[in-house]
Amino acid sequence: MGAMENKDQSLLTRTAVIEMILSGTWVQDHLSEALKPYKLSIAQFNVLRILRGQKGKPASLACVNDKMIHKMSNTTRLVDKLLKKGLVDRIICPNNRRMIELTITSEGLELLKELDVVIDKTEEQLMSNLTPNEVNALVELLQKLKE
Amino acid sequence: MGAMENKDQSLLTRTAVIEMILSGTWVQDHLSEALKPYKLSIAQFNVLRILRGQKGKPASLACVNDKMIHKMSNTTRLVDKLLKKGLVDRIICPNNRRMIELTITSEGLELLKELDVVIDKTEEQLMSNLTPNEVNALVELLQKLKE
DNA sequence: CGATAACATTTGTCTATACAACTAATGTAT
DNA sequence: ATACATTAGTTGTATAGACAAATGTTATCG
Repeated sequence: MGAMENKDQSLLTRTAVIEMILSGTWVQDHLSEALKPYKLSIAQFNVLRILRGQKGKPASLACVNDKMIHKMSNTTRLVDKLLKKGLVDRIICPNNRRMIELTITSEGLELLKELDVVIDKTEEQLMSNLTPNEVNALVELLQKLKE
Repeated sequence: MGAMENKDQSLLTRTAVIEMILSGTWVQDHLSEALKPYKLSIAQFNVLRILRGQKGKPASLACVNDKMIHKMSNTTRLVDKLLKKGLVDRIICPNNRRMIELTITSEGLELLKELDVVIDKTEEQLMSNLTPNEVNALVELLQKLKE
C-alpha cells in the first residue's frame, strides 16, 4: 500500500466523520425548528414519546433516561418543565419511595397527536433526497458503524 | 401502495433520523473524549484547524464562522479562550478597523501537530467497523441527503 | 439491630449556547 | 458633508447541559 492510498483513505475517513457531525446537527436543527411553535425541545419531545410508548405503565426517571437519544445528566429538570406545562405527571412510587413514577397526561397525548403529523412530515422531507433503498442502506451503514 | 408499505416506509425514515442523531453525537463524544487531555473543545480545535488552513493568511471572525462545523452565535468568546491559552493572535485589521485578523500562533501549530496524531487515530477507530467502500458509500449517501 | 453500602433522584455550580441588543466603523445617497 | 443604512464584532441575558456532591430510601451484612 503506497503513501498516496493512505492519504486518500485518511481523507475519506475524515470526510466521513465531518459528514456525520454535519448530518446529525442538520437533522436536529430541522426537527427543533419544527418543534419551535410548540415550545418543545427535541429532548422534551422524546420524553413525551417515551412515556406514550409505556402505554399507561409509569416510568422511572432512570428508565426514561435509558431510552433517551441524548443521555443527559439532568433529566429531573427536563421533566420539571414538562410538569409545569401539564404534559406529564410525577408521583412518588409507593413501593419504592426512592423512585418516581412518570406518566404522560391527556394534554400530553393530545399534543403528541398534533406533533406526530408535523414530525412525520419533517422527517419525510429530511429524507426526500434519498430513495427508500438508499435510506435503508444508510441505516444499515450507520448501525454497522456503531456496532 | 398499501397502508402496510406506508407504515414500513415511515418507520424506516424515523429510524434513519434517529440513527443520524445518534451517530452524530457518537462521533462527537469520541472526539471530545480524545481532546479532553488537551483541554480543547471540538469547536476550539476546529477553529485552530481553520486558522492553520489559512497558511499564514489571517482570517476574520466571520470567515472562521463560515467554515465552522457548528455555526455558533458566539465565536468571539470562543476565540477569547484560545487567546488566553496563547494559541491564536488577534489584531484589528488596519484596512478595515471593523474587522479583526486572527492567526494561529506557533504554540497553536505545535499543539495541532500533536493533536493530528490523536485525532487521526480516533477517526480511524471510529470508522473501523466499515470497509473503505462502505465508508465511501456512507459519505455519498450523507452528502446526497443534504444536497 | 445498627452500621454501611447501594440506589434513585435532586441540587449546586460552572460552562456552553442561543438570541437579541449594542457599539463602532464604513459605505452610500442626497 | 450629513444623515442613514450596512457591516463586523462584542456584550448582556436567559436557558440548557456537564459534572459532582448531597439527600433520602432501601438493601445487606455482621
